[in-house]
Amino acid sequence: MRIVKQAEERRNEILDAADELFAQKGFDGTSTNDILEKVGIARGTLYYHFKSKEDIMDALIERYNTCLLGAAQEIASDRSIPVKERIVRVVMALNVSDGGGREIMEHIHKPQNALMHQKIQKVIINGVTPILTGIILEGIEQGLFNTPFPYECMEMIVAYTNTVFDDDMVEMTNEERVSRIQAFIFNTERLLGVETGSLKYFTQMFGSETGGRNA
Amino acid sequence: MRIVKQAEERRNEILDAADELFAQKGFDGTSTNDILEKVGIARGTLYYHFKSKEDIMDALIERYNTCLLGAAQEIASDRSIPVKERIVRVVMALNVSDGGGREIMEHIHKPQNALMHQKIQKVIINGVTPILTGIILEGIEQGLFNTPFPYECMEMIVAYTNTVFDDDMVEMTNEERVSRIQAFIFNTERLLGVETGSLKYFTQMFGSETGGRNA
DNA sequence: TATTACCGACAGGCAGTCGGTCTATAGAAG
DNA sequence: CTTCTATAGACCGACTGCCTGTCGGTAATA
Repeated sequence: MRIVKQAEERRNEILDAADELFAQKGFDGTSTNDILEKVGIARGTLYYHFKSKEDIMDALIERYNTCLLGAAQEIASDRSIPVKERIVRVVMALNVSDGGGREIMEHIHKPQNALMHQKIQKVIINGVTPILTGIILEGIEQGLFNTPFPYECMEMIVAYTNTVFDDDMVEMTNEERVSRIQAFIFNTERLLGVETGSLKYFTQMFGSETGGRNA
Repeated sequence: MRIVKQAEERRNEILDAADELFAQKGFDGTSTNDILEKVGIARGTLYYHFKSKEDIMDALIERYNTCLLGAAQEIASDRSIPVKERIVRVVMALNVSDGGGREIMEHIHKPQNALMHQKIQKVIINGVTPILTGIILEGIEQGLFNTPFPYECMEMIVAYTNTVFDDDMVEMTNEERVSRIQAFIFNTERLLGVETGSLKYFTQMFGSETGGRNA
């Protein structure tokens, strides 16, 4: 049977299917045949809309990225929220994985997803750092923080958080995790040039229950 | 023609070939046929010595890892070298890519090597951090440094350095790189609880010419 | 003679290509 | 306002070539 649709609609159908399959079986573990079957189209159709399997991945990341960073940016721009509170909210927004981004983030750490993971990592580091730096700059103006290198400082924090709390790079027991969070807050206080204990507030960014991700 | 060798010798021949090929064309870009051809053996022989292509990669990382961390550990244990000097030497040793590890590290950042890269990253973070922490602890005893969380502190430094200076995660002009190094040293000073400027000495860790890697 | 190292044909699966087909639609003709 | 027609955009599926891993059998070594 032959069903003709608007290109955009088909594209999204394919992305939705790929999203789900990559989440279940990883990028390497998903064949284009799997996607074909799930969407109910022929090989040629897939390659009419995307130039390669990797192209699908890139489009998926793009979609995810736009949605997530957009939400974060919106919160970051809301000057009515106090600086510290706003930082927490931005980070929390980044941890939420529903919306347009779907469920990839839940499964991104499987070895089969190494390339996708790397690409998302890059997007996060280069996308989140400037957003957070913007808020930090306000905090500096207000005399809350004190650092001559706000961008690099935030880059360090984002890169570290992503690597250690997000990935399976470091295997931790629950206790180790707790102590690492404590240490992280302490180190962040030093980096931002504030008194010890004044950022304890940030602890809530690390969701207590899930033991999940962060950005 | 049929040439029989000791298993160990063959294994190493295969690893040597794979090392070179992965470096040239990446893991995904190298087929087992490429390796077969280069070593001059048949398919069956390869799979007699290794259970899969990924198994070859793991063995390669293992070999690299052992060699590199061994050298670093040796330097780190030499208490005759002053603490600060020793840190620099350990880091420099990690940057050298010859020896048993060969030339993989030169090419690890290609997208085709995402999985290998991720595995090496993990090894570095979990291998280098304790070595450096050992030296830092000495430094704390000597009153040189001051931090209640030496391990987590070093973990942050290692993770950041690896991500930003090592990878292609962050694209930088030369000037940006220089300013990032300055900022990094400043931030490290704060993390280690020392006076601003007292670690300027560390600048040399970032080889001036190559613009290369770090750990 | 037994074990260890080796061989190469083969199976199964994969990504991407290509010539060809269908269909929606715009615009001309009636 | 309807009917016809040309065209571009969407779609199809057989096919190619490559790739990894297997397996039954073979040669060398001790």
